[in-house]
Amino acid sequence: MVRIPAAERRAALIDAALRVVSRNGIAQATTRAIVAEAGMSLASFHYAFDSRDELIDELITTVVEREREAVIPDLVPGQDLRDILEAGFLRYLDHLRADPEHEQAMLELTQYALRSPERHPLAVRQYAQYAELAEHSLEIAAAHAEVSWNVPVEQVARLLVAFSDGLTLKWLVDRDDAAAEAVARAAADALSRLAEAR
Amino acid sequence: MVRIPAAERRAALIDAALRVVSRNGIAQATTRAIVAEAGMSLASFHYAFDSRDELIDELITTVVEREREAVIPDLVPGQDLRDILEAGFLRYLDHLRADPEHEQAMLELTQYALRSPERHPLAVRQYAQYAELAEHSLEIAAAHAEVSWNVPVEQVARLLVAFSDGLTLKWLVDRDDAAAEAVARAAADALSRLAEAR
DNA sequence: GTGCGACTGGGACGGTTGTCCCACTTCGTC
DNA sequence: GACGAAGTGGGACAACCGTCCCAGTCGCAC
Repeated sequence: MVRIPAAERRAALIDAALRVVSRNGIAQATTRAIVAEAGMSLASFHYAFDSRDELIDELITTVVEREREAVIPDLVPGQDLRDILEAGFLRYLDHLRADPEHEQAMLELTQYALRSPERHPLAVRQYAQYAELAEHSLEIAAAHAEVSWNVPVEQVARLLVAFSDGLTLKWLVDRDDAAAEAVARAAADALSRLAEAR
Repeated sequence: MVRIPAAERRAALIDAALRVVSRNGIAQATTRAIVAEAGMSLASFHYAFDSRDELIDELITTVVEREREAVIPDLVPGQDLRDILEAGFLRYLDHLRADPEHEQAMLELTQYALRSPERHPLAVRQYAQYAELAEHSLEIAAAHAEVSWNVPVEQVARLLVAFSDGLTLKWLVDRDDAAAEAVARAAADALSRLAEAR
């Protein structure tokens, strides 16, 4: 019998829950499945968390927090805006391909949050964070390419997020790498035309 | 006791199931909830369908089929491409606002299909249909505006679908009409720049 | 080393789920 | 009007769910 403080157990359970959701979907993320994944007994679950709902809430919060360390563009001198955006999209695609189940889990968690009024704010926060991240990246990109957006950058950011979501969904469905890359290039092309030399 | 042939019951149950999924999510679409929504007894369910899975499969197929009658652009003389695309996006937004739960249900059904290998093809078909529809609309739009795409139209179509999905997800989360409209306009702007006068 | 609070294991609870069974009623056909 | 097939109702089943309880065990402060 290994004794683990409750705080550590919470973290371990959240990690286990994310693995279960990624692998089998949120519907299969039962207390028993999570506990088995974490190698604990059922009692430990309700010692660390009041309820499954509390675990799921923390899971969403945690996972959104982690998303911060995301796809900040890495910049190569001489690239124009289209190149930078394209590189960004392609790197995101790599990230998606490397761990598709994680992105699928994120989508499922969002949908799940949307279904209950108390959890809805978690989804809102998630998207606010995405937008903020995108905005920051777009500003860096424009500065580096020495251009300026002729549409408010928040709107370009929302466009970027919307497009990334759509791309994710589409790739998860058809797993067509070539198509996804082509579309990413087209998106970079289209977005880059919303800026002009300053 | 009203006697209804099995075929009609199947249709009625599918309709009821769609209402339940829209209102409460797929997780709540239990045999009992569906049967209650349809005003039948539990036995009628398993008289019409072998299993709940069979019902869900038929539900996805049905709902994808209906999507055909979708957002074909209505054209006003003198509009340029950007105007047509913008009008299309805004009309889709109206459609989304009018019945958000339906689009949310569609997303949930897609995710659900993605989770089992046997159902995966249903999701693929769904997206193939979206792409086909978008391609058709884009060709009409370009012809009407007397321009031609300088990116293959299938790619513009995939881009359009991705934008629409992302837009849907984002609006479902924050329900921010103004933001969605602004993004729709920006998207129309960006997409229209992928074509030029022929 | 003693005591107390933190942690554990296993079993049990009531509720819900998908599915099934069987006696029954209605309908169309002859 | 008899009859078989089609359709119905209600209750039952085992499996699973989230949660709870409780007797027990460990670690740590004193």
